[in-house]
Amino acid sequence: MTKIKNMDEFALASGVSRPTLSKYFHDPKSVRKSTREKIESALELYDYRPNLYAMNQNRKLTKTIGIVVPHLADPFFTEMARTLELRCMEAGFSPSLYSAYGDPEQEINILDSLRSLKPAGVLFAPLGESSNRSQIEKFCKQVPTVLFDSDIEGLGEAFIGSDNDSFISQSVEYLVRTGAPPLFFEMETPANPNAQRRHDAFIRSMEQLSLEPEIVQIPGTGWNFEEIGLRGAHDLLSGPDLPEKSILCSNDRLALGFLAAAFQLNLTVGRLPSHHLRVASNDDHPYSKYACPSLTTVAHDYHAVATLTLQTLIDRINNGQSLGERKETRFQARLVLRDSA
Amino acid sequence: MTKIKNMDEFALASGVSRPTLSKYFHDPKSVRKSTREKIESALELYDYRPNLYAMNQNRKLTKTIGIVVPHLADPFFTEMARTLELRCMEAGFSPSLYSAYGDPEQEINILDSLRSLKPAGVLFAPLGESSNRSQIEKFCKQVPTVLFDSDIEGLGEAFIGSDNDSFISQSVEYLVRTGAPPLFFEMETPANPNAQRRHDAFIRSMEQLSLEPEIVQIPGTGWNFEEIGLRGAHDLLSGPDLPEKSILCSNDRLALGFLAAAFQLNLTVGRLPSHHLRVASNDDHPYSKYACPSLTTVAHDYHAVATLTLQTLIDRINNGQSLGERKETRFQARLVLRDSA
DNA sequence: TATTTTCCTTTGCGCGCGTAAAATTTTTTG
DNA sequence: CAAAAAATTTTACGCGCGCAAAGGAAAATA
Repeated sequence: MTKIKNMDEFALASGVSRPTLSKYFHDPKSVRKSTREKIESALELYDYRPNLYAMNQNRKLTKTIGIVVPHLADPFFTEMARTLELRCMEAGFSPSLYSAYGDPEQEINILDSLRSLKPAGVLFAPLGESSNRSQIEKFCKQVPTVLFDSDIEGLGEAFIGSDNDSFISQSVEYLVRTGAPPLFFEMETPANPNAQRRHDAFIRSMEQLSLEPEIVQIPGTGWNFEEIGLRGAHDLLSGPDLPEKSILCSNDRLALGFLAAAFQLNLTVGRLPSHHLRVASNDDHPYSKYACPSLTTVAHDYHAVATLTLQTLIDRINNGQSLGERKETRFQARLVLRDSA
Repeated sequence: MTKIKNMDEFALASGVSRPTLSKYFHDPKSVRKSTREKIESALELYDYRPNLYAMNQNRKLTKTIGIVVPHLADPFFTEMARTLELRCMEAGFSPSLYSAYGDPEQEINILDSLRSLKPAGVLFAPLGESSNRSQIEKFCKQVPTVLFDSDIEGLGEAFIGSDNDSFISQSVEYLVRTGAPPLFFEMETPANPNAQRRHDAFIRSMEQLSLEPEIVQIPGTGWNFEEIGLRGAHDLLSGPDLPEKSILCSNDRLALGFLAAAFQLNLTVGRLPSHHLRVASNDDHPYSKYACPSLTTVAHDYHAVATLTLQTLIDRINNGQSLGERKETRFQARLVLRDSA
C-alpha cells in the first residue's frame, strides 16, 4: 500500500477530482452520496488526512472553535469546558481549549495566538475585573466571540450565563424560611464579576424580606478560594462570639474552605437545631456533594448554558455577520438541598 | 498606519529581508542584535504576526507541543497540565492541551488530530488499561512522545512518573509505626495503571513488615472516584463490625469519598485514640488539604516530574532522533502529615 | 589594512491546498 | 426522451511562507 502524500495523489487513488475532495473535507455532506462513498472507501484503504496547515492557509473560516476559561483548576470551569468541547465536536468543529490561569496577561496572550488560528469563533469566559478590556474589545471585533459565565458589558456577540439573582434569592429564601437569616460570606476583592452581582442580589433579597443584610468580607487575592475561605472562616469563627446566623457563601469553593475551618474548630454544621452553624452556597461545583457535611447549594444549569452558548456562536458563524443587538441570557438556578443547611 | 498583510510587506516596512525575518520568527536569537532590534521596533509599530498556517506548512518541525491527559476533571491532571503548559511556554513552545475524558476512542481521536498538527512532540499521560495500545504505538513511531504519570510498557521515548512503591511504603510504615496496620482500600477495576502498582506495593510493604496484607476492593467503573469511594465506604462501614484498622486509600479522590461516608455515618476520623478511624491516602491532590479532616497523604513531586518530562522531550526534539534506550524515571514521593491519620 | 568569519540579501522554487471559471458529465424534472 | 438542473472535472492561479544557493555587506580577527 503506497503512502499518499497529498490530495492530488489521493484524488488519483480514489477516482475523485481534487476540488471535489476539497469540498468533501470541508463538509462531507456537500457532495453526492455516491461520490462520498467512493471517497470514504478509499479513505479506509489509505488513511490519508489533508494537511491542516495547507487547508487553512487560504481559508478565511477554519473549523476551529476556541474555548477560553479563566482558570482550569476551578472545577466549575473544567466541567464547563468539558461540556463545551463535547458540543463543539458534535457540531463538527474542532475545539481548542485555553486557560488564563488567573493571569490577565496570559489571557491576552491567548487571544493573540488565537487570532492567528483564524478560528471560526471563540467561546470566552473572561477573568472579569482584571481583564484588559480594550484588548479584548479589539479581539471581539476581529473574531466572532460569545461570552459566557462572566459578563463584560458590551463585549462580544452575546452573553450567556446564570442568573445570580436567582441563585441568591433562592438560597436566602430557603435559609430564612427554615431558620435564622443568613450572613453573607464573600471575598473583599473577588476575582470574578459574578461575585459583585451576588453581593448586590443578597442585599436586595434581604431587603425584600425586610431584613438587615449582614455581610462579612474576607481578605485574599487570587484563585485559591478554598484557602481564602478557610482563613476567613477561621478569623470569623474563632472570635469571641459565634455568628448566630446561617452562613451563605458567595461560592462553593469558599464554602469548602469554610466547612474545613468549622470542622477544625469543632463546630458542627447542619440543619438540625443541635448543630452550631448552617452553611449554604452557590454553584454546585462537582465536589460539593462530597463535602463534610454535603453542601446545600444552588446549581447552574450547565446544560442550558453550554448549549445556548455554542448555538449562539454557530448562528453567528452561519449568519456571516453580527446578529444585531447583543443579547444577554441568564438561566435560572436550581436549589440543591443537602446536609449543610 | 497601513495594514501589513504578509512577510514581504513587513520586510519592506522593517528594512530587513524576508528570509531573515523568517529566521527571526523561528528563533529571535538566531539573528544579530542590531537586526533583532530593527525588527522588534517595527513590530511595535505594525503589530504584524506571520500566518501560522503558512509558517507550518513547509516546516517539518512546528513549535507546538501537544499535552494529552486522561481526564481534566481530575485535579491531579489539571495541576499537571498547568505546570507542563507553563514550562512549555518558558521553553518557547506553544502548548496545546487535550483531555480524553476517560474515553479510549476519544484518546485515539486526539492523537489523530494531533498528528495533523505536526507537533514537535507530545507529552502524553495515557488512560492505561483501556488505551488502544496498537494505535498509540503507531502514533509514537511518527511523533516524538514522552509518557508521564501512567506508563504503558515500551511505548514512547521515555516514561517519567512517581514511584508508587515509595508512596505506599511511606504511608504503610507511618501507619504501622503510629497505630494499627492499614487496610488497603481500592477499586476492583481501576481506571489507572498506577492502581495496580500500588496494590502490589502494598502487599510487598506489608510482607516486609511481616504483616498480613488486607485489602478491600470496591466496585465501580469510570472516573467518578469520589462517588465510588463514598459508596464503597458506606458498604464497608455500615457492616456489623467496623474495621479496627487504619485505612489506606489507593488515591486521594477515593479517600475524599471515604471521608464523606465516614462523616455521614458519624464516624470520626483522625489520629487520636478517641477517633473511630484513621485514613491516609496517596497523591496529595489540591483539595486534600481542605478535606474534613485534612487528609494525611503522600505527595507527588509535581515539579520534578513536569520538569524532567519536558526536558526529555526537548532533548529528543533537539537530538533529531530517538535517544537510544527507553528510560523510565520514577520520582520519590513525600509524606504529608495532616489530621486524618 | 587585509583576511576571515559571520550575517544578511537577493533570487527563485515549491509546498498542499483553496478557489474560481468553464467544460463536461450525471441526475432530476417535465 | 429532451431539457433543465445539479454535481463533477479540468484548468489554472494564488496564498504566505520555508528553504536553499550564491553573492554581498558587516563584524571580528590578525
